[in-house]
Amino acid sequence: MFDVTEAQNPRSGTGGTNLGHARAFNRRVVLETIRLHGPLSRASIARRTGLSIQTISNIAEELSASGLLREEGLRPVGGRGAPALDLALEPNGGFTFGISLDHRRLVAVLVDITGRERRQETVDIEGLAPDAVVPLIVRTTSELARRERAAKKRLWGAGVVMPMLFENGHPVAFGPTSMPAWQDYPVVDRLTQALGMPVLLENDATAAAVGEQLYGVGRRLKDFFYIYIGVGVGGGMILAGHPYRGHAGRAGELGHVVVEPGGRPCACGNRGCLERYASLSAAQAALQGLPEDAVQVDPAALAAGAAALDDWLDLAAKHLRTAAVMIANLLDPEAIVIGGIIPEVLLGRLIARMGGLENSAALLPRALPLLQAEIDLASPALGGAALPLFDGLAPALSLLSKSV
Amino acid sequence: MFDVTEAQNPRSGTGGTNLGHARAFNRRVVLETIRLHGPLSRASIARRTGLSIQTISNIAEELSASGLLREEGLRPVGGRGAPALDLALEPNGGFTFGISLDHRRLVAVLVDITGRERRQETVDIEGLAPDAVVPLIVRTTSELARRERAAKKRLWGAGVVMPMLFENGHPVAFGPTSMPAWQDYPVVDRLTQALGMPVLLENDATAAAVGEQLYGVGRRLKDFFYIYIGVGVGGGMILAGHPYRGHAGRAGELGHVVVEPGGRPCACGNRGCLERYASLSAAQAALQGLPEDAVQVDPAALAAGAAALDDWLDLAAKHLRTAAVMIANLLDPEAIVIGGIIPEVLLGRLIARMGGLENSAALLPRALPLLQAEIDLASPALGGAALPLFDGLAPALSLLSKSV
DNA sequence: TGAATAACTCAATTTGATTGAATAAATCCA
DNA sequence: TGGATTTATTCAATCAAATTGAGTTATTCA
Repeated sequence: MFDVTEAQNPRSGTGGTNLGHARAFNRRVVLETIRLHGPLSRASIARRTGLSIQTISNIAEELSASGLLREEGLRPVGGRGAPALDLALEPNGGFTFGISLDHRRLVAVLVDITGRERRQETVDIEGLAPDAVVPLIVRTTSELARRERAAKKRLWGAGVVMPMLFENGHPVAFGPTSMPAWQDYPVVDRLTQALGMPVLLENDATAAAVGEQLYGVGRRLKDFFYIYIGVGVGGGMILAGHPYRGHAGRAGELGHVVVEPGGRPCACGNRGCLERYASLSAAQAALQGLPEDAVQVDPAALAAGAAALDDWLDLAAKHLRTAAVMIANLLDPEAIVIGGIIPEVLLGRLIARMGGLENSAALLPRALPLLQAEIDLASPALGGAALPLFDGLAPALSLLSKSV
Repeated sequence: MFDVTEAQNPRSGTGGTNLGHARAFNRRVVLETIRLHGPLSRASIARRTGLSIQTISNIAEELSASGLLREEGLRPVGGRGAPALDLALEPNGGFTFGISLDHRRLVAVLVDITGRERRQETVDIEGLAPDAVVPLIVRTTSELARRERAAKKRLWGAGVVMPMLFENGHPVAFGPTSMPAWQDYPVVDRLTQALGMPVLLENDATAAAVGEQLYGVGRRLKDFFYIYIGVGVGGGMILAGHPYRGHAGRAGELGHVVVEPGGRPCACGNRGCLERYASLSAAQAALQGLPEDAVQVDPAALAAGAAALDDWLDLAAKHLRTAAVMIANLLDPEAIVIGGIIPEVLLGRLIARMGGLENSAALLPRALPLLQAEIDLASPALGGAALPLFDGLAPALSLLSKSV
């Protein structure tokens, strides 16, 4: 007899699997293998995945029919034997939108399944209420799709990035926020409705980490932590190849880790939070007297404040180092990646000043690589576009489990 | 044509899946469902797993035939309909060994698949070289199995726990260790050979976390961090239902997180490491003049040192709190579990003094539960026994991927 | 007492991976 | 140059495992 507890128990979510699930999973495995290792022959994919050639052939036919793969023509194989018929991702096979929102503007990008940015659009939204921004997003994205001739059914979804934290699909803020109107606004619901496609909401740091995982340094890493330097400081992590968000979507919140007990007061109520030292807003504060946004957009102003900036870099690097050691001790990642909306020159100098992490933690017998992000996040929207792409391409275990 | 890079690329490890894998996975799903939710009818398992009744019936028959399940007799169902025939784990269906090693003794336990400790044995190994200990382990475990009439083929494996860190199956130490002879000794190789069954090597903290996950508070949690208070301080974590060990097996190394910059010097070279405040060795140090091991075994001595102990508790609680906040910010777990080889009375007092974690991190709008471990780790061996059990029972994604 | 409901099994069906045979295209070597 | 060998691929047949449908049994409800 049915009893309600069966459906509710969260840990009973161990659903079984069946043939259909296996097929869905294998499709992803094939796509992922091609995505990561370039054009490949059926035989090569079979060897790499452990599946039989025939299975690959069947899946490839299916994927070609649905426009995700194309044959690249014959490539002479190294040794004897017939030439290989390479399979490659068909760039026009699928698209995702990346949307970044901050208090002054909306950036929308259209990205194809190979990860290439195809088109970008920026709209000023300063002072607009969320309900007024939603139609702008709809208009902007459909214009992007129209100009790129991306058919509706080829649109996999949209990833929305905001410099906030979330709960159940709407932003929540702690302490002061630059986007008070968005607090508790049901972003996911409204946009899913308005766009008619899956919408994923994520903070800038995690989105950037997913972006790196798909197309940047992360391709070669299974576990890494991404330190995101923006207006504040955030963090995102990829563990075992998948983004880890924690129990309530707040994992990686580096900004309010205390790096200097009793240090600068923070809006959160504590003192000495990393955010008060290593963020762009901290850099801005160090450059007193210079115009707002000098750090981000004004090289001349930067040069003018060289000494102050130098001091900031030193202090920021020192505290980032403390945070990195903490991360190393707690998570033991393969590498720490640093990026964000900070200009590349500044980022490079910052990383250089952090130095190696060889001997920082007595526990680490090896050096923990400190890598500069490869994906340029001039707009965090690029990271957003990676979210639905990851969801649609990655062979996730959840695919194999029935949802019960 | 085959090229070597195919087999080597670590990220190409995205193997496909097939029918056999699916079956293996579903077997685990059934076992896990029964393990977590007690005796269940076939129909109920079907509902919980999303599989058809017939499939459950087939798998149940297979599992009964191999002695892992048994029918518990008819149980009248709540409403109408035929009574259910409950299925339960057969305790004698499988056994694992848990072995804990420290510098003075070896504890071996025999645990059955329901998680019940069936037999325990302690052997003095003070001063013995590893090569002399291995035969002792073999003799002790085979004696345990003999007395419990556990057939060889019912032995799933052994989980070995040592208060160290590991690399490729052998212990490595940083700084001084109480077990210098074990440094770099190929524990896994030698024991696998000697015991003739799978051997898993793990540090005390992760083993404890896995134990809690299988049979303690962890049953209700998907993500938690286990703070292990032993001679030092360690940490283990369960993320998304699975132990996370980091890139080199060092995730969770709380002991050398700095909680008091410039504080007490630590053997690791830094200052202010958590281990110097919140460990049993720190407690011991606080109880100067009392016999060694007073904290662990001597209630009378404990009472005698009440004031000193009180001071220790206050300081340890304060610094553990700092570490907990750090963990909360970085990992956002569902709960933090505290346990270890610390006596239960002390543990309770310590947790009480840590207080709630409601407002500690400005980021946390909810209280982060601070739970006392349920599994009493008088011997960490119990955690060790959980390791092969988890490996043999948990529906892991790796089961579904071909190893390529 | 019969209708409804639930648990379970047997038999047939379906899906998708694997295996085996066949074909084609290239290289190697006598 | 031409046959042997190797490799890539497809077609057809086989196999394994989940699902579906029919039938049986046991219980409750009216």
